[in-house]
This record gives sequence, structure tokens and C-alpha cells, in this order.
Amino acid sequence: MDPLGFEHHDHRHCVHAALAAAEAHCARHRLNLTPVRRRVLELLLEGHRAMGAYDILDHLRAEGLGAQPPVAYRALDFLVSHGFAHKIERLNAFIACTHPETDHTPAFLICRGCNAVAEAHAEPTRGMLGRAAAEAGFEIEQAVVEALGRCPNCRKAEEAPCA
Amino acid sequence: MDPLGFEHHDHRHCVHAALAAAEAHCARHRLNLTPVRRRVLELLLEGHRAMGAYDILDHLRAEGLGAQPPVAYRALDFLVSHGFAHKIERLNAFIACTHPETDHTPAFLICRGCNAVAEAHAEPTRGMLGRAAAEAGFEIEQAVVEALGRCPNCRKAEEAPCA
DNA sequence: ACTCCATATGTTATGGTATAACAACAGTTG
DNA sequence: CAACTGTTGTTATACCATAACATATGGAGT
Ligand SMILES: [Zn+2]
Ligand SMILES: [Zn+2]
Ligand SMILES: [Zn+2]
Ligand SMILES: [Zn+2]
Repeated sequence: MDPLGFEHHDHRHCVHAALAAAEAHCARHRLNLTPVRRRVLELLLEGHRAMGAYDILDHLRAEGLGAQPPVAYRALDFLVSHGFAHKIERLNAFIACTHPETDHTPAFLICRGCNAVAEAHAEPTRGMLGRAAAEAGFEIEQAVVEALGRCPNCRKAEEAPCA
Repeated sequence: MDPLGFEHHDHRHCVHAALAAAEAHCARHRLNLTPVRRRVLELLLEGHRAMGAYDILDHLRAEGLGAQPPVAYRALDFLVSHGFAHKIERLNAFIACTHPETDHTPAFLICRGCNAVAEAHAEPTRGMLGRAAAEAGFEIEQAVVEALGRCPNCRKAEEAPCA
């Protein structure tokens, strides 16, 4: 498990494992992981970063898998709605989930230096937000939690002396 | 203080008071609250809800205060960057801050029934997110915290018997 | 095999959000 | 006045997302 994602890791392996897990999950749940959907998930896993729908579309187009925006958006909708990917609102972009299968509210750490994105867990119904919601009688169904800042690598680079 | 915002309140008063406070703050800090900026803040306060940049622009246009998108976006940038307004990423929309002056990370409760938005406080550096960030060596500079769900009014309406 | 139906894909067109780039202008400062 | 800074105005364009409709595919029931 690599819940944070700013470290290096065996990327080839993680792409392959995640794809296999998605296939197994879809088979178990009678979900149709079509070539386009599978390929989009693979692109997100390979990219290992937040990608815009049009970035995805460029790849699909180049591979003859679809040339128009709805093709990309529909595949992304499928992946997001079944928990294989998340949308990062702040970036208008999508990223593969780092721990699908488990029901979770993702929280993202977005580096403004290198654009890396790490996925962590949030607990929207607890903490101050949960308390405020409870007091107001508001029922939380979904939450967007996205932190912007500097990842350890970029912080190190920043601290390096200039002269 | 009405930190939650799903209740009714003296709206005329809150618009006026907030505008006066903004003027005072700008005077103190040598910020230039120009007519366009002031009017955009007023529109957000009057609307008392999340408004898209183009909604704002429509008003400005009708009033001869600017006809092109950059006029609205620049005023909104000013307001957001000085804490008079916030952007709601999930809605691609803007809303007046309900407690400016205080340095805070806003958290929003967004009702999917009536589109009302209430502003609460978040503490991004605490809780699970803060712990995850600290462990990863990630420095949080800013956070987006937005909960979607049902406000008390809409929940009540939903529970009402149909026959 | 044939029909019906549900699901997925493909395409056109459009709508909604946001910014780059440059021109014009006003206030301030030396 | 000249130089500078900050604000506004405009054109044009880029980027993000969906509506609507046509087409194809595959399974269920007959
Ligand atoms: Zn996830
Ligand atoms: Zn970084
Ligand atoms: Zn606020
Ligand atoms: Zn509501």
C-alpha cells in the first residue's frame, strides 16, 4: 500500500495489478469493462497523475478508440461512478483511484510545484465539518476534499541554495 | 453571526453591513474597491448564493459596468484573493464570504435540492487530512472542502407524505 | 431465426467556463 | 511632464462538458 504517492514505486507492477483488480471487480459485479473503459483506466494508471478529459481523448483518438469528447467523458463517468477513478474538482481532471474496492471519501494532496497528486482518506462526517453539518441539520452525501501545497520533493528543491 | 446560513435572516441588513465592512477593510489596507469590484461583491451578497461568473457578467452588462468575461473574472479574482468571496469548485461558482476579516479555510455545505450553500469552518491541518499530509511531508497551503447533500429544509420537504 | 430491448458507441453541434494578449486610461510620484 | 503602476476595455481563443440523435452490439424471450 502506498496511500500517499509522492514516493517512487514499481509503476509497471501497480498499473498491471490495478487493471487486473478492476477486471475481477467488474466480472464479479456484472460490470462491462469495455475496451474504451479499460483503456481509459489504463491511461490514468499509466499517467499516474491527474489528466484532463481531453488529454485522455487525444490518446483515444490516436489509437482509433474514439474521436469525440463524449467518448472520453462517458468512459470517465463509468470509472468515476464505479470507484475506479476520481475527479479532482480543483484541476478539472481525473485520476485513477489508488485503493478501489474499499468504500471511501478521497482527499487529495495536490502539489502546485510538480502537479503530483496523492490520494488520502477523508472522514467528512467527523471533525469540524461533520459537527457543523450535524448542527445545521445538513445530511452529507458526498464530499470534496482537496489540499493544495508543496510535496516533499518540491519543498526540498525550494530549500536548495541559489548561489 | 450566522455561520450556517440555512436559516432566514435580515438580508437587507447583512448586505449593507458586509459592504460597509469591506469598504472599511479596503480603506485600512489600501485596497482599491473600485465600482466594478464593489458592485460584484454587492451582487454576491444580494444573491446570497453561489453565482457563476457569467451570471455576474449579465448584471454588469445590464448596468453598463463591463461587457466582457475578463471584467467579471478580474473583479472576482480581487474579491477572492482578498477574502471577500470564495470560489466553490464543485459548482464553478462564487459566493460572498460570510465572515471575512478572520483568516479562515472555508468549508461549504451545498444542498443538491435547493442549491443553497452554507459556509462553515474547516481545519485542514488537523484531522486525518492533516495527519496524512504531515506524514507525507506535504505542506498544505490552501484547501477545498465542499460537502454535498441535503439541507434541513429539503430534508423536511422530502419526508412529507405524498398522499 | 427473429424480435425486442438494454447497453454502449459514434457523431454533430452547442453550451459553459476561463484566460491570453494587447490597447487605453487614470492616478501617483519624481 | 515622464515614467510607472494599476485598472479597465476589447478581441480572440482555449478549455471543459453535455444534449441530442444515429448506429451497433449482444442477450432474452418466442
Ligand atoms: Zn480512491
Ligand atoms: Zn511537487
Ligand atoms: Zn469565508
Ligand atoms: Zn435545500
